[in-house]
Order: sequence, then structure tokens, then C-alpha cells
Amino acid sequence: MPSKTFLNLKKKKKKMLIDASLKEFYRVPYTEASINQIILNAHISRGSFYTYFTDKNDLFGYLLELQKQRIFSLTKEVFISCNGDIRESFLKLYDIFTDEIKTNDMSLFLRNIFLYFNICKEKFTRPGHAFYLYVKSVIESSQLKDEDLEFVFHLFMHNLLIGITEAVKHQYDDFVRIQYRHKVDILCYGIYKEENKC
Amino acid sequence: MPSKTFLNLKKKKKKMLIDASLKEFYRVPYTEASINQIILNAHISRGSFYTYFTDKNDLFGYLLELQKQRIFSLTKEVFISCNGDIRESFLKLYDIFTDEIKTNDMSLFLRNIFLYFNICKEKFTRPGHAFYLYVKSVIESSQLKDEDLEFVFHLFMHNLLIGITEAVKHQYDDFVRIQYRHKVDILCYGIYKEENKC
DNA sequence: TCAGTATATGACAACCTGTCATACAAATAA
DNA sequence: TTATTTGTATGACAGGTTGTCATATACTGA
Repeated sequence: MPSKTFLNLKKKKKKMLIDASLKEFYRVPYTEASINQIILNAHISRGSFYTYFTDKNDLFGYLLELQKQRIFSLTKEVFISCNGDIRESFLKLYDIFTDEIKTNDMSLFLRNIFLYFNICKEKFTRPGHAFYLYVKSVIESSQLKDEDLEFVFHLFMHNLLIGITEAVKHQYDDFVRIQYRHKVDILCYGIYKEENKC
Repeated sequence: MPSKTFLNLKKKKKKMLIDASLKEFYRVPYTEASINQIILNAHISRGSFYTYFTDKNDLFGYLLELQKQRIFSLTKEVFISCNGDIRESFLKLYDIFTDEIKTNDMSLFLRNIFLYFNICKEKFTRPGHAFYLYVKSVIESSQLKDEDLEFVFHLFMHNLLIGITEAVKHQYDDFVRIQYRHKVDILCYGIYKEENKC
């Protein structure tokens, strides 16, 4: 969490540091990202940085949080446009996100997250409680078995992020897309034949 | 890949370095593991280390490879004892691996992999071609839909590793085990009700 | 105007990594 | 046995990193 000092900063200066950080985080993977480089980009002193954030991880978490908001609001939209169908929604989300990362330059940050920083997937796929409440109200669940929706949603979300990671890794090869869609179908319908159902 | 020089080393010296490395890798997560500490543990010089391995990642990959062998041979055994049933096998594998990590001290290395180094899951879950050929011959596939067995196996393997990671993270809480088993069932039978099958 | 608080700074200690000239050992040739 | 080549070991070094802290500066409100 950034310090109060950072949050009190003028918009312009805050943006300066955020931009500098993003730049560094998509220049190289997380572990190689250098605070030295960031403070150079942002034209602030070493000491200042450490009054804003406790360390690199703290800064990264903050940037992640900013992106997370965007992702979840997009997810909501998609669910509505798909009438709450979980399968349709997650197929669509894959296309939307890969498209965005492919085209939008600022998404290079996301790109590097997906590629290198697998650990933070967890943070991404676990939205807050309020979000789940919302999701539950939107998902069309009449066709589903009596599942824990939160659990199922998290499973699909996790699968989505793995899919996007693979997509980025393999230059959006159509094969990866097909594999993703295949996985979604397995989650929906299973691998066992009808007659062997439990 | 370790250099020829390393492989030529006497057994005792090789073991010394391997043990020292394992010790360091389960002392701290990968990114914090220090080559300095390793060469101190192993009583070799800095220069020597770099004639054996190109860098930390190289060393780590080597240790990973050693573990991988064990994991896959265990997997084979389990599949046989379960008559090739994919569901039974993966439920059993979870119990076996969590048990091993819980009790066996040397497995602290694995423990840290599961906890921190998500990236290498990929390496773990993708066995060589020969292994897949073997798996295909062992899996009881008559009850399965016409799936790509390699794809399905990889999916289950990946799920297994996530499950173990969670188990380690949450001190082998039984709740995690139940969640894992739930996920396996979703993979087997899907989330949709019968009547909505494709 | 002055005290008190908030913010900014860069030198510093303590670490890290990968390289390289050099030293030593062991094997092979003369 | 001696000389030469080949393989192995070494630690000082350059150049990088991070987090801290005493100090300096800028605000802010009485």
C-alpha cells in the first residue's frame, strides 16, 4: 500500500511515477525491474521513493490494483451482454483481453504480468467479496448443477488468465485460442461420457 | 544445463553442491536465493560455481530435473494401481504428494517450488514425449469422450500442482483437499446439468 | 515571524552477480 | 623424466543492486 505521502502528492507527480513504473515493468520482467531505473525515469530521488512505497513489491501491488479495477468492470459488462451465460462470457472475455493486449500499448504492463509474474495471478483472480455478490446475481445459474458459484467463477477466471498467458507467449497463435475454448468446454461438460456420470 | 566439468566431478563433490543448493532454495524463495550463500554452504569458490553452471536459473533447472524424474515415476505407479482410472489416480496423487511434502524433510525444496516459483509449474507438468506415450497406454479411456489424452492429462497435472501449492500454503487444511477433489470432479463431469449437454 | 510538520535528498553500508587473469593439478607426449 | 597441453580452482574486481538515515528544504497555521 502506498503511503499517505504518496497519495497526497499532486496528480501530475503521481502520474509521473506511475508511468515511470509501468515503463520499467514492461521493459523487463518483475524480478529484473530496477527501482534505480524507475526513480531515474520519474526524476525523483531514491529517498523519496522509499517514503512512497516500502519496496518494489509494494509498488507493484499498487499498479496491479489499478489494473484490476478495469478488468473487473469489463468482466461485468461482458456478463451482461452474454445474458449471464458463463460459457459464452468466458469465451468472449478471452477474445477481448487478448485483443486489448495485442493492440493497446499501455497494456504491455499486463503483458509482462501474464508472461512472467505467475504469482500475482492469484491476486487477479480473487476479486473482492462485493464483486462475487454481483457476479452471483448476474450468472445464469438455472442450467448449472448445484455448484458453489464463487468457486466455479474463480476456476473459470483462473483458466482465463492461464489462457491469456499462453496467448501472449505464443504470439496469439490460433492454436492457443482453440485450446482455451476446449478447456472451457471441459469445465462445462467434463471429460466423461454421458453414461458414466456420477 | 550443468557444464561437462560439473558432470565430471567426483560424486561426493557433486552431492555437496546439490545439497548446499537445496538447502538454500528451501531457506528462501527462488528470487532471494543467493549464489553467495550456496558457494559458502558448499565450500567452493565463486569462480568454480560459474564453471559448473551459467547462473542461478541454470542450477535450479538442474535440480528441478532431478525431482521431475521421481515425480513421473511415482505417477506411473499410481496409474497402474488405479487401473488407469484418471479420476482415481489424480485424487490419489494429491494425497501421496502432500503426504510426502509434509513428512519428508528433503521435500522442502519441492515445498518452496510449489509456494513461490509458479513459473516452473509449466516445466513440471509438461513431461517428455516418451512419458505421454506411456500415459496413453495406461489411461483407461473407454469411458472418456473422444479427447486428446495428452491435453487432458496435462490439464489434470496442472490442476494437481495448483492443488498441492494451495495445500502447502494452507498447512494441509482439509478444506483445500475437498476443494481439490471438487475441481477434479468438475473436470470429469462438468458444471452443466445433463440436459444442457452439447 | 516563527514553530512545527510534511516532504525531499543523496551519500552510505551492505549486499549481490558474472568475469577474468592467474594459479594449480593432472594427463599426455617427447 | 621432463615438457606441454589440457582441465580445474581461485578470489579480487567492476559494476550493479537495495534500504536507511541524517540532513535540508518547503510548506502551514498561529
